Amino acid sequence: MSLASDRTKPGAANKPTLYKRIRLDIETRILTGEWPPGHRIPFEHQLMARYRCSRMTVNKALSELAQADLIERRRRAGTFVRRPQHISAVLTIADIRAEITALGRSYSYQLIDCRRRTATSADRARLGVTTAGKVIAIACRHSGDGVPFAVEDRLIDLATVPDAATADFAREPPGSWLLHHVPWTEAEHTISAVVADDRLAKALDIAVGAPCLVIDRYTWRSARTVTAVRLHYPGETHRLVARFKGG
Amino acid sequence: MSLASDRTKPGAANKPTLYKRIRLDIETRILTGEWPPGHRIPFEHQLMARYRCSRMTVNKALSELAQADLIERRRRAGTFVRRPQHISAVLTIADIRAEITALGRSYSYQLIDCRRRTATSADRARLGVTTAGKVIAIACRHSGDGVPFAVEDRLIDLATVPDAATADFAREPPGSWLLHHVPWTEAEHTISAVVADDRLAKALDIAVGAPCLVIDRYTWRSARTVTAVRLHYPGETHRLVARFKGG
DNA sequence: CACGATTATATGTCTAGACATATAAGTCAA
DNA sequence: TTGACTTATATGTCTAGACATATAATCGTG
Repeated sequence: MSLASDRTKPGAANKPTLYKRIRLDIETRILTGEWPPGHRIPFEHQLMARYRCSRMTVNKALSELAQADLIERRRRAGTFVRRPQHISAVLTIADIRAEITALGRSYSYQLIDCRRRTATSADRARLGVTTAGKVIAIACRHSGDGVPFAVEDRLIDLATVPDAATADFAREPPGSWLLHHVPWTEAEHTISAVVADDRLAKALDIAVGAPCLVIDRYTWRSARTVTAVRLHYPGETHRLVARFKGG
Repeated sequence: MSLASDRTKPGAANKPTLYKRIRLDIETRILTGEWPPGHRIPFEHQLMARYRCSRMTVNKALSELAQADLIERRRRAGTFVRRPQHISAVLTIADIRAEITALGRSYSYQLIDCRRRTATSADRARLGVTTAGKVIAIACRHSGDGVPFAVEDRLIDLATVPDAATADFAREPPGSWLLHHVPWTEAEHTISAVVADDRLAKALDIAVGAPCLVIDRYTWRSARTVTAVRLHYPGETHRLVARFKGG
């Protein structure tokens, strides 16, 4: 409390700007529990008085907190601390090469299979398209220090990404190529677990029956499917880490 | 292009406000690829002219896009479209009861074991604390329509959450109790895969050797550990879905 | 040419107002 | 009591300015 305004002296070493200090003050009170969920935050005109600033400055602080879902603003009623609505986390699924090099290992990549074909009914179901256009089907493997890290099965819709026809996926992994050539607007990840069958066990160099983490990713570009990819990771060694998101 | 200003007629059916339209216009151009990564966005004064509005209005639109990491703003240089930095997704890990009822199943809950004890060295390692305070160790199971959905192993640090000592975890699941009683500031989720051993197979009513998805969640409240929980899901039926996050 | 000083400029923050709009709360009649 | 109407009020958006600040670009000098 009461670290209010010293900003009237403009020459001071005012590192953080005023609206950021207001935002941090409120955020701190919420996160420490001093202002619990449902609590009504002081009105804008009260904060104006407390911090001796204009309404726009207070409003900027509150707008950012609202955008971050920490507070909820209702006309005429006021501004309220939101209750922890759902536990969500930002799961960063990095480019696999980046993931491996971040672990300090040397990255290598093997193309197992790459073929261009007219979409089979299975392909169409996987990509969520109805017409039988051309697709590229790729199987490849990513390794760190020579140890298999993940195997990838990918389908690329050539109707959405015609340039992919000319890409050299023996040289560049398809995920990396797509990341640099195709902007995407939406993605969905599904995470599940399986046990390794013969083929998977051989590709990952693990025992048959060992657990594997599976990530299915579908990527769209404004309602058009770009690619569908399934990644298999050895489940006992690999971990997906998702951090943060207070609420 | 050129859907600029009709906002000068204030009585019109101007559903979206001007700054939101500016934001959407720019966002659209970025996501469609019309303005690729690295492209310099028109200066604020150019946008002012295009939309016939004041600089603050343009600035509000650009600030929000910058907050969402879609653009990068550099003094004197201008504003630029960010390149797709990393593939991230918001993984929503709902309260398990909510998750089950959302699937249209009836939720039930069984407390398997609940004991209060002085932290063992294993407990201390798991909670990341050095002193041997009191903890509560809980094992329980969540079911949907009577079918096991997940088993939970949890440790609560009573030094951080003294109130937990008086909670009735036979009646209310600990996750739900904590969600409603303890604000948290940080969490870390780790996802991996295992195969079911005897105990797990029995608890989840699946075969020994079947794949299971494991979620470890650690929750802190400003640098103090609140709880550590491990959830096991049957891996072939359960799916974690993470959506969105364009970039 | 290299390097330090100067200048121009785009963004960052802020003000003191204004009108718009949704809505909680109060008022009044059936 | 209930429903319809009115009013007060907090937020939502916007303006036309202002000064601050970081820095790209230019200029000048050794």
